Amino acid sequence: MNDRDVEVLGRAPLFEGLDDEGAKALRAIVTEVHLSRGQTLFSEDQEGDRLYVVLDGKIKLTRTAPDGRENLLSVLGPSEMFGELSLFDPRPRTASAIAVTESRLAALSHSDLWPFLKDHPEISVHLLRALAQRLRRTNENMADLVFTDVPGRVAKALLDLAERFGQPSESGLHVHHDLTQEELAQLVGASRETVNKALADFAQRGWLRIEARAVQVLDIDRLRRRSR
Amino acid sequence: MNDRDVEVLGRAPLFEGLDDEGAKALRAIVTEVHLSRGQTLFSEDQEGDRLYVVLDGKIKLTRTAPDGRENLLSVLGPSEMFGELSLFDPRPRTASAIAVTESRLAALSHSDLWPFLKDHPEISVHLLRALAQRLRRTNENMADLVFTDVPGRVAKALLDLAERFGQPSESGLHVHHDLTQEELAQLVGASRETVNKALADFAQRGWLRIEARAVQVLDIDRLRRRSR
DNA sequence: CTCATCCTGCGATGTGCGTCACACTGTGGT
DNA sequence: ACCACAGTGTGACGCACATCGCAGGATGAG
Repeated sequence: MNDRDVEVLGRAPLFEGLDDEGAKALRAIVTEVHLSRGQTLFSEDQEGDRLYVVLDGKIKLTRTAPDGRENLLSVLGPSEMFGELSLFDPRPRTASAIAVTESRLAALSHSDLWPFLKDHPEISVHLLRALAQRLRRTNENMADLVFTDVPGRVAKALLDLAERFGQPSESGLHVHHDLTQEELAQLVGASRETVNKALADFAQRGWLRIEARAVQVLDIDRLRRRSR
Repeated sequence: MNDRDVEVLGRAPLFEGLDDEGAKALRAIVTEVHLSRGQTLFSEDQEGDRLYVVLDGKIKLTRTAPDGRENLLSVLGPSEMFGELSLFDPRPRTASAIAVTESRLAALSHSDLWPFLKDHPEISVHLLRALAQRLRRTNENMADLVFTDVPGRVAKALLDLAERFGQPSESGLHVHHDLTQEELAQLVGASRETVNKALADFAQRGWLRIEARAVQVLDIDRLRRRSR
């Protein structure tokens, strides 16, 4: 684990507000996992009590309906945590985790983390805050599903991806989200075709340029207004 | 606070696994709040750092869209906790809490709870579990919004209400949910009219009987099958 | 009791978006 | 360099559900 990894890990809620000594000890018990594009880390209904922090790459969390249709809960990048639900609430996983790009993760098992929580009660506080934030976000998304039309949800998803993965460049914000339009559709709860038409419409209006698994955002203000 | 209240409070995640002494001390610092039907406990965007546990009655949590349309996050009964998001993550409330029926609540402020968490780290664990469960439930509901049609969501909502508020009686399960069809519609993310038609259809099939702010569930198995 | 208000029931109409169908394009594998 | 297949772009069509409109019941305030 290099210096950059240490820094990325330090921004995860698990390490926030931990003193150097504690952080060092915690780093000592994480194990590193490597995934190639498309590889599955864990699947729905499996047992599992490990928590992961993304070091590098992108991971998608998906759920599969009984009839096979999929829905994408979120796409996670560096410093983001996942898999903790089965750790705090010992039940099978309710989502699958699949690498969207080649990725490296830091993993922590229940048995390794638990004694740590006892020694460092301040971690629990940060974890509670992280979960509270997630619940807020999820409630927000629920409201969007009910009140916002598909183009609006697409705009919102793009803005979210832009905020987290966007890189400023000449001629706009370059958002290499690494998602197919199919995946984007699963993320906003719509069909691939409708998402494609929404994107084409945005592009035609000059708000963005469509690239392979990426977009160039040209007019972020219009996009933002469309999302509300 | 009477014996029944003590028992109701004991089933809340906050008190779970707490020894008698700790529970007694925690009960000593809660304050009781009384609400009449329709009364607002707190509103969206307000500051607030209090957590509540329902002792008696029902509370609905609602969000209002900019254009005035509402959506109902959940309906909470005895032993259920709410308002904790602003406590763990200090930001304005993202929902309003309104009494559906006359209700009594136990309230705990940030400043009173915090020292307690330090002395009783095991509480944090239970709180993490409670939030994890809530996230699971919320993700489930999101998937339903995407994949399940309105009648299906209505059936599911009724089953959930039945499980939590239903009372066995002659000729079926009596579910006095105390919600208007409008509120039920906001809960499942649909229009009042569509929910009305779904209910009428269920009633006509003999699966339930519609009453004022209540239903008699006659054939829970069919209802269950319709919900999937 | 009486009127106002809230709630329920239900048909008529419009529309956003899912589904289907098919052509085009880019990418990786051998 | 080729082919196969995954991903993208677009139109035609139908349906589930929102919206609108209105009428009949229930509830409760005075």
